[in-house]
Amino acid sequence: MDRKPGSTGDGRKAGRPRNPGTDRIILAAARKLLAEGGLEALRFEVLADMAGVSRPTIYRRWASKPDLVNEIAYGGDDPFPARPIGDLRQAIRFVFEQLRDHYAQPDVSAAAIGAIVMGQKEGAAHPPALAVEAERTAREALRAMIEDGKARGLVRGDADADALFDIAVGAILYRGLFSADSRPRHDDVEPLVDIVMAGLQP
Amino acid sequence: MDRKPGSTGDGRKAGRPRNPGTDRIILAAARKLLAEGGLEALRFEVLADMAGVSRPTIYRRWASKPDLVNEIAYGGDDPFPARPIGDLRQAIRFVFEQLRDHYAQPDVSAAAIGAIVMGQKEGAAHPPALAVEAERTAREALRAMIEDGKARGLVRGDADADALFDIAVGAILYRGLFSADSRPRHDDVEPLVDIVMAGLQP
Amino acid sequence: MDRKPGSTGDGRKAGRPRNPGTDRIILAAARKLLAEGGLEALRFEVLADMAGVSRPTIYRRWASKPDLVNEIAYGGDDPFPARPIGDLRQAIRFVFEQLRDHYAQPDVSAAAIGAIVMGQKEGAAHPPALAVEAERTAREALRAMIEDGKARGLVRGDADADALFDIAVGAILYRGLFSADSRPRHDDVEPLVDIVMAGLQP
Amino acid sequence: MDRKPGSTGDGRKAGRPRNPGTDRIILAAARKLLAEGGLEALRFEVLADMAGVSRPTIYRRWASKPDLVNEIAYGGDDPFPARPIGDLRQAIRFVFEQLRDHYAQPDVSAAAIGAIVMGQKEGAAHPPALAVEAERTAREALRAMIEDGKARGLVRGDADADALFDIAVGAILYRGLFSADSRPRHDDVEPLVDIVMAGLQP
DNA sequence: GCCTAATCGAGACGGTACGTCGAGTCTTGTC
DNA sequence: GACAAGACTCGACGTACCGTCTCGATTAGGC
Repeated sequence: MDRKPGSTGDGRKAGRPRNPGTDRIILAAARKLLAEGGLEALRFEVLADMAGVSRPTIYRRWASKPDLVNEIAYGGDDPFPARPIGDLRQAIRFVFEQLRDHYAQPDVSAAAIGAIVMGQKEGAAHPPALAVEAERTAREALRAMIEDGKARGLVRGDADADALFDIAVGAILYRGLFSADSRPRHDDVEPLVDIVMAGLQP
Repeated sequence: MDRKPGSTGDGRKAGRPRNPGTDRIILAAARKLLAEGGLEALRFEVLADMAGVSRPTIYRRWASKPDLVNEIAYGGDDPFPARPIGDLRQAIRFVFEQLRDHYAQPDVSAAAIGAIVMGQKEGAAHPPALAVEAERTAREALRAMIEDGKARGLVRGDADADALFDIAVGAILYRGLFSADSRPRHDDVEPLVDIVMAGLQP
Repeated sequence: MDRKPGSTGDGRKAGRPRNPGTDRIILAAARKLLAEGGLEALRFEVLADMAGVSRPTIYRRWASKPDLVNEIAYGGDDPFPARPIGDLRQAIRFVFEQLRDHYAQPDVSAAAIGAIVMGQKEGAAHPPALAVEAERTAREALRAMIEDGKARGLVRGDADADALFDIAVGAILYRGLFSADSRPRHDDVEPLVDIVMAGLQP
Repeated sequence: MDRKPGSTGDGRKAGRPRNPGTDRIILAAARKLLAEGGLEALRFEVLADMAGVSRPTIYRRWASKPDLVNEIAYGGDDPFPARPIGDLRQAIRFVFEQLRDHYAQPDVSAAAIGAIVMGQKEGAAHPPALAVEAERTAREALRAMIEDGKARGLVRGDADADALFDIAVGAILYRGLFSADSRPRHDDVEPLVDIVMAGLQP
């Protein structure tokens, strides 16, 4: 449901191999379009022109627009590499900072929201499997922290790690998208950490 | 930039008046489409058929799809009527419940996210003026509560009411959209209230 | 199939009578539009504005666009009043001059050609009954002259009056329409008379 | 201002070539519609269905309805290939027969009259450049004959070849359109030749 | 050093939706 | 009843974008 198989990365043999640099050029152009005009500005014709490439060359790499958008939103290297740190507050802040660093990129937030919209059509996987997969590491890290905190008596017993995670993602994503230019970006996660930490007190 | 002027709501003018029922029928059909298939399922041709109406009749009322979607997301009666209640916790819960009640409607959340996506295109008002307007009451109610709480020493001095509000809306909206059928809906605002209340402690 | 019955000209009794001047104002506006932009420029909305009248007021008088166009092309007083004159050549010239005087009006020629085009649609009377009716007088006058000429030995026996008539109308109409501005209008029927007279020689 | 540039007829260019058969299928369907119902029956949606083609495919070949109609009226191979023949009368008959053969086709006459009507709208070329171009050969052939006849003393000095040509076209076209089914078609040009020949006598 | 097979640019193509326009009808309130 | 105003249906228009396809021309391997 994502990147099409091809010469790049496969053990292919016959035929002309794909130009590996083309992938990056297309992605860069797509990110620019998404960042500047959102999902509706991402036209494949425009994208092809920007990348100096033909439309079929794009479709050779991604089967459809949702696939490309999904890759921008959640593809590439693991966006949320786990890294447990001693202090609970620090650990939570670190998870939130990862979420913020990811979704604060305008292309990524536009792609993420676009993936949601395009994923609403009947029959599509919902929520997008890639999103679930991508967030899994961060979600589980947070869950582990909370459970550990509960075990050590540092966190109240009825704290809901999943709700907490969704609250953080929703808040970060929404602020990034909604308050585009009229209000300051939510660059500082500290208030969010404050609120959440307080909410975890036993 | 929203509803086109017309008989409905105007002082009696010349000409055949618009059929006021038509507005409601179209809106009901549009809500159904949005709730079931999201923004991409909202086709004007299908909408016209469902409403037993011709396409031009829809365009006579809303200039474009964004206008219609905006009205569904934020139009109609004030979705967040202010009603201050004694206890701070109760008051905050009440605001959050209003937000939840609004965005928990699948048509409304689909329209709200659609408004964001369609509002990203160059030249469109972003964020949609209607959204800002509609949320103003609730936002100011929350702000007043926080200020009052600060004055009475019940709330820490650096609490950011706007950040709080966006966190709440983002969390509610995101959960409603993202966890459509795979996880339970975020029907209970109590955890959110818990977290926030704790975060307000001086 | 033409003018709708109404107060004007009927023995009507009840209700407010139609404003008789309105008919002329509408017709004048329609002629102007036809003359300047042809059939496609004759929009009822524009027509109504020009005439200072509402669209239903037009439809109260003519059931449809073809009806209005037909009236302009062939309506009103008999456009080809018979008036036999002694000399055969003079008589023929007179008929042709009548045809020319009628079809040389740009509004009339546009209406006539428009009537043909709109009359081609399946199920419509073809050729338009009004055209046949209007031309009948002139056609029969020409026929009578030719027959008379034959009887007197002035015209060859196999002369076809109907073909002659169609040739004249077609030539006059086509020249008027086709050579709008690139070539001189066919204002002088003398060459046509010359040709035809010679063709009638026994 | 006519046929859009495309693979057909060009020097081999890049890209998928147009299916050359598609052009013919569309034209055949358009001719059928024109012949049966005139200009108003030529709907692009119906045309697309008949040709088993999508609407954009038609617009890829002709920019608008007038362009398509013009091509049917005057496009394709030269409809009036000059071929001078000895006898003046034979030569003139030959030109008229060419005109008759062309305009006697119901699709062509419908298209020709349609081109006139659609060409009247403000800003359009009038008369259609294609018509002028297509008829040029025949017009000049007739003109050459007349001049030659004058030089040889066979034709009166003040004969107007252009008027003659327009008379012939107008007569042929008008009879074909006007007398669609109520009177016999003007299949025999002999009477027209008779008249014209006599009119040319010195 | 050919041969094969996939890539690439270009652009046609079907499909589907968009937003607009004109014709003709209908429904108000006013005269 | 006529009339102005304008809502309404129907059907067509021309455009836009998506994803597929078909060309000719490259461009690597594998033999």
